[in-house]
Amino acid sequence: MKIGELAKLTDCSVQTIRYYEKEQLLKSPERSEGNFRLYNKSSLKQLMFIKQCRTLDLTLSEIRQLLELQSSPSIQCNSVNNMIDSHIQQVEQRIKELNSLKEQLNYLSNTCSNNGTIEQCGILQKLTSDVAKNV
Amino acid sequence: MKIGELAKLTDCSVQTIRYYEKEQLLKSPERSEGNFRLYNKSSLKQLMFIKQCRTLDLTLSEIRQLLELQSSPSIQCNSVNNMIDSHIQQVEQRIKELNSLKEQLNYLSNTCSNNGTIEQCGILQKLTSDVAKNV
DNA sequence: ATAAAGTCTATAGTAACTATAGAGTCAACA
DNA sequence: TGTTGACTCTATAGTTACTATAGACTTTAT
Repeated sequence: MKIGELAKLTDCSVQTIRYYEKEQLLKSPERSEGNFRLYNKSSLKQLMFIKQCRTLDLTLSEIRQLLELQSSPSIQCNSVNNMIDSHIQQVEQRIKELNSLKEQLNYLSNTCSNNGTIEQCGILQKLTSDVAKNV
Repeated sequence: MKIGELAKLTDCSVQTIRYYEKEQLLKSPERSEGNFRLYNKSSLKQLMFIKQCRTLDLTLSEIRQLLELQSSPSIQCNSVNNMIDSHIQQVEQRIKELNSLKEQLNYLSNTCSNNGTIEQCGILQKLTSDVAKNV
């Protein structure tokens, strides 16, 4: 199949597929006489694996590592587990940050009556006074 | 004060300060005879305001808007409130996504006994079978 | 035969910085 | 006075994971 069909099947853009090839996540496929990329079912599986990993927010570099590990089936798998575990920690950390962010933003939002002028706006006042506090 | 001192006081890097100037978040300060930037207390306040907004994950473009609004004290402040509220929604959305991500990652992590080979690794098997399922 | 749709490569843009090179400035010390 | 070292200057490139564009070529359909 040509790149457009692969793109449709995987819900990836054509450019993204070419980008993954350039980044060595997908190996360069054969070409047609007219120099078009020709993919097979194995490319499709590989690309879907990559997409699956991306939905878990794994970086391209991590995915590259996973792909390399997959091709050495008899070595220890600790590194796979470590990668996932450290990812979980990062996600948890980010959730904490965002929760605290949300609280602050809600607090800010409540200080604005929403029908006054900029001068009276509690949000800007709060942002400014926080600055003063820190100085 | 020179840029290095401002950087220390605000815990910003020197490059970041110059970057904010280029992006019109800080106005270009006066220069010394030797062409060094010279800042005053007002620059310091402005930069701390920016930092405060950045800790709330406001984008530079949003901060630029806030700064512009601040210089028109008598107009309505709805836009400030709307910006913050839409930000809150984005944050909430992202928290939801990350929580679902965390669940999936935990599930994956539990499928790995951590003392086998790549071939036996539950994580990779799971990632691969999810792919198959989607095909 | 021609038009439309798809594909090709190469390049630039995105956000918010960070890092580097190469040159100039300034204060202190010998 | 000369020189060292710390600081600053501009301009440019790199980061991540794409997205968008230009200009040329190939294929398909009418």
